[in-house]
Order: sequence, then structure tokens, then C-alpha cells
Amino acid sequence: MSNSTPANRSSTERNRLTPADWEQAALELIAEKGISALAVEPLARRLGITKGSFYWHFPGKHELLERALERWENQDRYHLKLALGADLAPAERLSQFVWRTSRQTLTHRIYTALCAAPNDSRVGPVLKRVTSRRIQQLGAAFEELGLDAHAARQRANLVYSSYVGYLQLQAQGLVPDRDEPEFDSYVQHVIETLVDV
Amino acid sequence: MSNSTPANRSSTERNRLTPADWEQAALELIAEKGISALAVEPLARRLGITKGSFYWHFPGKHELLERALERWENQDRYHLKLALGADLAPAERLSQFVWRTSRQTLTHRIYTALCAAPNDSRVGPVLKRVTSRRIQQLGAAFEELGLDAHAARQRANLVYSSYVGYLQLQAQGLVPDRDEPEFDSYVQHVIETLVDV
DNA sequence: GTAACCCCATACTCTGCCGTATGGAAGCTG
DNA sequence: CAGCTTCCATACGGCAGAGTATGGGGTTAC
Repeated sequence: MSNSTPANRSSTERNRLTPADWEQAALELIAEKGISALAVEPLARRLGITKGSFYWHFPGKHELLERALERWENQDRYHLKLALGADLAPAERLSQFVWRTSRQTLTHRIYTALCAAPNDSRVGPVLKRVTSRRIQQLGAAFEELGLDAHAARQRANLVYSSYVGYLQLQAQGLVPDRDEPEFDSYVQHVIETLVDV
Repeated sequence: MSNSTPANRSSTERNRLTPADWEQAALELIAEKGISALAVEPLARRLGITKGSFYWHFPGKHELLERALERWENQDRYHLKLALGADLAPAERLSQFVWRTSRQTLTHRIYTALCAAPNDSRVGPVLKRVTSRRIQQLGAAFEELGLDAHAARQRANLVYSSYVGYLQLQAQGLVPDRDEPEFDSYVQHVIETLVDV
């Protein structure tokens, strides 16, 4: 009774691992090499431990992926609230969305990795929920900006498509990263073309 | 001397397979399940044959992927010439590009599969060449339309990003397919927003 | 027809990962 | 400090795919 939820301690303060450590490590591995590279033994080597630990915390590989995706979906919902839920003017919210989508790189790389396997029975539903949630938020902002429902949805699809596509080009190294000066110029171009209606 | 290059015969006229048959089957498998699913034995089962055949035609799995990618790059170059190389007015060429990009579905599904592994040492260079070739063609069209070099390149990036992103949303089933009536409406919206300058 | 060659089937070995079983070390509890 | 729980190491069996070796059936050439 005297304890204060001794859960979620990361591996930095312990050398014993928690399920959350495994889930986060799985997400990072997915971000780097894709879902198909998610394997127990390589993940254990990455953590400097053996799989004996893993099979104590999880029933199997399947459950790890499910819980990791669940974890990521929550993280994304949190980020979305920051980017589009702020009580700003709609135009300002959209600009913020475009700008913010170039920050949390880990979440984005996970997203692109998940986009690569939309037919997987586990990532499919999660991916669909996350994407439609984002697009819906975008559409709502465009509606507040004065567009009718149909035009707002089409514009939201277009903005979101260009965002996803930019992630792809970024992964190919064909487009300026957010460090380079050209990046700001491009984002400004996107906002002028797609957001300012 | 009297022969007339008895090469490229497909498996339809023979039950003996050519390297081209293996390459094309590899591309189709990649389109369906991604690069990580490219394996020799499953591919052989798919073709109703054993891997004894494969290792006669190819040194190994590595070379199959290389030659399949080479094959795909040539196909894509051909399609690009049809879509953007036609001697039409620039505006008409761009519209044609947007429309055509919803046709050859196999090539597009291969492209999305390759986008999923941009860090692979074999697909990376090919992907980069194909993508930059496409964007360059788009930028040239925008320049002919009157934009200066910088604006044309930015607009080309934006158009191409929205194209790639649309492929992703299509794979997730979150956006109308080209059969449904809403599709034409959306493409029209894209052209009005991004092409008509 | 038969010899040579092309193409494929079969039968191996080897490696990497999954999942299980079991023992042991570190931590909490009394 | 005994005893118990928690967490991990080690060692196993099993499976799937990579690549190799070798033989056989079909085709072509002479």
C-alpha cells in the first residue's frame, strides 16, 4: 500500500527490463528496418540481453507487435492533440500542423514503416485509425476556414497526401531535411499553396 | 548467324522458364508482399517449379533482385515517356501525368513496395534515380508553364509528394479508388489546386 | 539414332529465428 | 538469513529458407 506505482521505470535506472522497454525498442527497430525485421533474438541482442527475458514478459512475437502498436497509437494521439487540438485560429492550426510534422522524427519514421505493410492484419487497423483521425482533424480545420464539407475533405486528403509523400522523399534523401535552409522555404510554399484559401 | 535472337520467350509458350520470367515473377511478388518477402523457394512454388531451376539461371537471390529492379526501372522509364514525354502543351502534359498515375497499378504497387525500403543498398539507388527522373520531368513542365526554376522545382516536389501520398492512402483503403466516381472529382481538385497556375 | 547440351528435380548441409524447458542469480519479505 | 518471487541465461528441438551437388528427362544437332 505504501508504494507509488513502481511501474514504468526505464532500463536506465535498472538493468531489469520492463515490457515498456521491449515495446519501445521494438518501435525503434521498426522505424529503422521495417516491420518484417521485427524479430525477438535480434531485438534481444540490441538490448544486450537474451530472449529468456522476452518470453517471460510476452507470450510471443505476435503480442509484442500488438502492444508496441498500441503504444505508438497512444503516442501519436498525444502528438496530434498538440499539433491540431490547440485552441488557435484554424489557419494557424494548419500551419502548425505542417510545421510540426517535421519534428518528432521517430514517430514519423514509424509511420512510414507501418505504411509499408498496410495489408498486415495487425498494423492495418491501427494505421487506418491513425490516418483517418489525422485527416478528420485536418478536414475540420478546413471547414472552420469556410470550405464546405466536400471541399474540406478533398483538401484535407490532398494536404495529408503531400505530407505522407514528403516523408517518402525524405527517406530517399531527395528533398531538403528540416535542418537545411531550403526546408523552410518549401514548407512556406506548401502553406501558401494548400492552406491559404 | 541464322538465328534471330530466340531470347525473351515467356513461360506461356514454353514450360521452360527464362530469366525474364523469374524477374517478372519477382516483381509481382514484391508488389504483393514487399521486398522482404522475396525468397527463392516461395517464388519457385509460385511458378510451379523447384529452386533447381532458379540456381541454374541466377547465381543467387541477390542477383535476382538486382536484375528485377533493373527490369522495373526500364519499364518505368518507358511509362514516364508515355506520360510526360508526349508532345502536348505543358498544362496538358501535367494533367495527363496526374491521370495516368492512376493506371498501371502494378508498376505503382512495386514503387510503393520499394519506397518501403529506401535504405536497402540495392533498391536505394534505383529508387532515387526513378524518383528524381520523374520529379525532374514534372519540374520541366512547370517551367514551360512559366514558373521560374526554383518555384517549378518546389511545385514539382509538392505534386509528386501528393502523388506518392495518395498511393499510400490508397493502399490503406482510405481514399476512393479509380473505379469509384469520387475519384475523378478528387483528381480534378488536385489539378485545379496544383497544376493550374 | 545418339551424343551433347540445356533445363529442372531431388537430396542434402547450413544458418537464423521461434518457442520451450529448466536452472540460477538478484531482489523483496518475514 | 531462510524462503519466495522476479527476472534472466542456457540449452534444447523445430521450422523455413539459402545455397550446393548430382542425376535425369527433354530438346537439339549431326
